[in-house]
Amino acid sequence: MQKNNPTNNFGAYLDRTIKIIKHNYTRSFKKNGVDITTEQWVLLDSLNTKNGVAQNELANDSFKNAPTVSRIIDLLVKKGLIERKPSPTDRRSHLIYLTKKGRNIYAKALPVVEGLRRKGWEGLNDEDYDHLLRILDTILGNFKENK
Amino acid sequence: MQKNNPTNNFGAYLDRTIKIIKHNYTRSFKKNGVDITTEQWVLLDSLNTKNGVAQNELANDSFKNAPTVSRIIDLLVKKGLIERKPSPTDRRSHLIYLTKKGRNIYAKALPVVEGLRRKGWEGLNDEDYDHLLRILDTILGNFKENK
DNA sequence: CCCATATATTTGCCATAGCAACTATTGCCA
DNA sequence: TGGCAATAGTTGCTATGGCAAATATATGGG
Repeated sequence: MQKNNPTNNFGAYLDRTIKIIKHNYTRSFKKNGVDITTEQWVLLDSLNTKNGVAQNELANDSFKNAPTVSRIIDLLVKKGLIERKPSPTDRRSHLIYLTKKGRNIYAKALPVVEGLRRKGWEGLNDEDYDHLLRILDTILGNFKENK
Repeated sequence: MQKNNPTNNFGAYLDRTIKIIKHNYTRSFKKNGVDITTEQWVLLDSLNTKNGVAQNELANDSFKNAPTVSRIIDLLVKKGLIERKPSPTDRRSHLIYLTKKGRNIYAKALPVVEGLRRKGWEGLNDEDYDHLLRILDTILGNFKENK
């Protein structure tokens, strides 16, 4: 319970780390001819696991808010990587599906992402992973609503 | 050196953590009548430590790029919290200074930020802090240029 | 069944961020 | 010293993200 003092600026460290990670994603995608952004990858990855979901579910899974997901979907539809289909049970809702082209891009991006994950984790081990997740989960829990 | 496998999605955990942290900053500033954003706070905080610096130095210190800093400075100047003064030694350069109003806002924001740091770090200790910094530094180093 | 409320999505507005191009200077070096 | 590469800053363009408001539809209670 120490380090909860004025100099414990963990937010800044997290921020700069996430920035350099995203920068590497962008650069590697470009270098490998994968024409998507990091955040577009997040949605494609989510859809590859669970296809045909409503936008709000996609938003939840990807930790984005509804307007942001709506607009990223617009871009991905424009690129032909996904499609919106009306939900058969709820006329307010659209279900999102990967297209053939989307699956192809996903297949092309996946090894790039795996390479980045390996590269980023070099010199670290399973114990570190447990530490990291435990610490981030604790921070997350501390900041959840109604606290 | 394990966990460098396809499921080691540490980027997503970092991303959602930083999002909830920034959300809490925004909300607390608003609730306490501090009319600045999280990123504006980052610059004010940097200036409080080292006043009268050039924009590129401010960019380096805050891990932002030059255009972003230029525009945040525009907003802070408009709010009267900082001012640009021509550098006496380099006519391309502006030195940035906190104004009296800026120092007042800083003084008002600081206890809010300290509260958030304490809240976020609840349940964690110095050892965790060392773990976190070591892990983030390692990831950062792995992703630095020319690697 | 009807209405009030809740939910799914979209749109507008603004802030942050990155990239590329542009201007104004500076500094170096032949 | 003349010229050219490097540097400081700004601006344009695009993407992401958050908040608030608007629309369309669903749902639950009386």
